[in-house]
Amino acid sequence: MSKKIKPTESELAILQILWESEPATVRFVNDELNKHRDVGYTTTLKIMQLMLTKDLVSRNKAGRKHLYTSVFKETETQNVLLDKFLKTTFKGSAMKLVMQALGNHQTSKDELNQIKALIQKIEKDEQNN
Amino acid sequence: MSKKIKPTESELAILQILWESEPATVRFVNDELNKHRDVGYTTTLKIMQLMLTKDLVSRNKAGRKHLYTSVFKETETQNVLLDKFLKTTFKGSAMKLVMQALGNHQTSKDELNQIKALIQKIEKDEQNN
DNA sequence: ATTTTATTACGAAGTATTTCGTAGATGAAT
DNA sequence: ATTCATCTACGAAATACTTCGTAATAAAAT
Repeated sequence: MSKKIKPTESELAILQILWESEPATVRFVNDELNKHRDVGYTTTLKIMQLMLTKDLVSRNKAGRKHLYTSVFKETETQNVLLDKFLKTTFKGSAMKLVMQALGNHQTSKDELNQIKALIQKIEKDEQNN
Repeated sequence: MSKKIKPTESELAILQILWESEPATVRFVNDELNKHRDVGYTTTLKIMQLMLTKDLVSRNKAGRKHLYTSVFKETETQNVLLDKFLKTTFKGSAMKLVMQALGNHQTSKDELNQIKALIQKIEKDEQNN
């Protein structure tokens, strides 16, 4: 099952880059990482090689280079991690998390409308059960 | 600043127990942990001692025992961790996280109403800016 | 063809986390 | 007072994660 998705912080940072522009080379990923923090090329290489053994990514040879691709897609991974985060940090209460997320982070009028629409949809679905 | 809050998984599990019933002894915390998974007493002791050096908890002697108390309270810690989680997993988009949390986890009618109330409050506050 | 450059593979060290055993101390029970 | 049970302190091992250096390899440039 996909329950084994459990990337470390560094691995998640790499996955974020892959989701944006996969397939990608180690060079590209490392350059992206270095826009935010200093990281040696072989460090990134090593982590990506470990991610391969953990089946977090796959790769294909392209000349002397390797092109890496994420195995689990962004939304699926987010859902698994959200689930775990909810359990460990918010005792499983999605509402408490939502309340704090909405309360502490600025959300635009448009986004609030999207959320309201989703709530209405959930309420409508409730009725039909 | 409190930005240094960064408990590991085991530490967070211990904090959850403390927030429920602090101050608490190592014995109590370990018993609680063992309701969910096997953990040796000295393991829990050691982790709590390390948490002391990291200033995640404080303690007071009570006879031969120690009574532990969390340094950072639950909501404060949740906020810091939520912030980090938002950045690393949802690229900082509170809305995406809220949408997925609402969509994938069952939320009661009452809870949905609370969220709607919060949204209305946010919208009202927006007007006055 | 030779040199230069870029890439992968691999080993190893440093740090953090989790685990537990043992020793010593302190209080409780007899 | 002696024994017994419980608690703390501490060391050490096992695992995981991050980091980087070096060597081997393969492509590109000259």
